[in-house]
Parts: sequence; structure tokens; C-alpha cells
Amino acid sequence: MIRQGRQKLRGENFNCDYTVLYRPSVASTLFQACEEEFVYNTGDLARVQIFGKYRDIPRKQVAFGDPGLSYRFSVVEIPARPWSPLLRTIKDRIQEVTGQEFNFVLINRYKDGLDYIGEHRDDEEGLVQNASIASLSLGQKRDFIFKHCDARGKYKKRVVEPIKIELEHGSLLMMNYPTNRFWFHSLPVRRKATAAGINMTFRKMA
DNA sequence: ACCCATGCATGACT
DNA sequence: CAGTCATGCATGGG
Repeated sequence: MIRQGRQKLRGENFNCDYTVLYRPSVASTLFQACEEEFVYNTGDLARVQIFGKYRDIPRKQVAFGDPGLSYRFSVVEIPARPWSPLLRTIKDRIQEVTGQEFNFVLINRYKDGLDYIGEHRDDEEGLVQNASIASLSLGQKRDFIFKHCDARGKYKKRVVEPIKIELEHGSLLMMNYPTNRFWFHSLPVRRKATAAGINMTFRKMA
């Protein structure tokens, strides 16, 4: 498990950079502002269709971005809301630090350790293929797990060790090309995590 | 991008 | 200490 403050993480088709972007006092201020500002999607926008059934996702979600952008998964189209001053501030900081531009952010809120996201790749259409995804975490720290696509499922092609990272309050994880093509990631249930956490993934859409 | 049943792993207890 | 049991968590199939 990666727990240190600053890491270049490299592996087979794996390239991520982890750093603490905001010190705890600043991160807490941002977290509080997010809690006051964000209104999360409900109803059809908070459901997915899997094996023919509609389910509520086990977390809250909302997206912001440049005008006209939207984000589709399952059968649901999530429209981007316009950038707020708070989000522009955060986006500007991340762009400054990384030297990359983003035009969309998907925000997930996990109310406690029972909220989660299952294994997936960020491989929707519309994402610029080789652009990095910037993942900012605020609030409750959570484990984040990468699994190689060849090492999943009942009939694994081969053994590849998973890569586990603890996403701290105020941390930034850069997921660089081609990580997302070869590795699935998830934020698994952690019963001992009792507080809420927010994760923002800044992306570049075509 | 989920849920559920199942089974393995871990740890408390005695 | 080792066996039993309860719980947590990963896994695979729908």
C-alpha cells in the first residue's frame, strides 16, 4: 500500500503520480465549501442499468464542465453544469501544477465507507485518449485499488499484482496514459471509514 | 460504474 | 495453543 506523500508510480503499462496538493487545513476548507455548494444528481441521473435492472449508484454524483459537455455511462447521460468559482479555482491550481488542461470534472461523494465504486476503466467515448485524468480527494481517506485487465475474472490470463494507494485528504493522483487502457480501478467498501469523502476526477473531453 | 450469494481469510475467544 | 466461530471482504455470476 502506497502511503507516502509524493510518489512516481510506474509499472507495466502503469503510470501514475501521487502527491499531496493541499495541506490538511486548506483541504478541510475546500471540503467544507464543496459540502455547502454541491447539489448531487438524483432520480434517473443517479441510476445505472446493469443486467437489465436499474439500480441507484452507491454514492452521489454530479458533473461540471465547459458548455455542452456531458458524460455517459450505462444508459445515463450526465450533463455538465457550468463551472463555479470554487471549481475554477481548484481546476486552475491543478492545471498549473500539472501543466495539463481539463474541461470536465466528475464528482463522486462517498457518505461513508459503505459507499463505493466497483472496478471499471474510464474508457467512455468522448475522453481524449491519451490525456491524463486528475483525481483530487477531500475528506475521508480511502483505499484505491488498480487491477490489471489480464489478472481479472475467473480465467485470469496471468498473475499481475494489484496496486493499492491510500488517497489522503487533499491528495492528487494523476492517472497518465496508458494506465486507463490496461488497468481497472475501484474504491472498495471499507467499513472502518466512517466519514464522508469527495473525489473529483478532472478530464479532457473532445 | 450493481447486487447478492458464496467462500476464504482473519482475528477474538476460550 | 489450537480449534471454533463470527465477521469482513473479495469474488463471480446474474
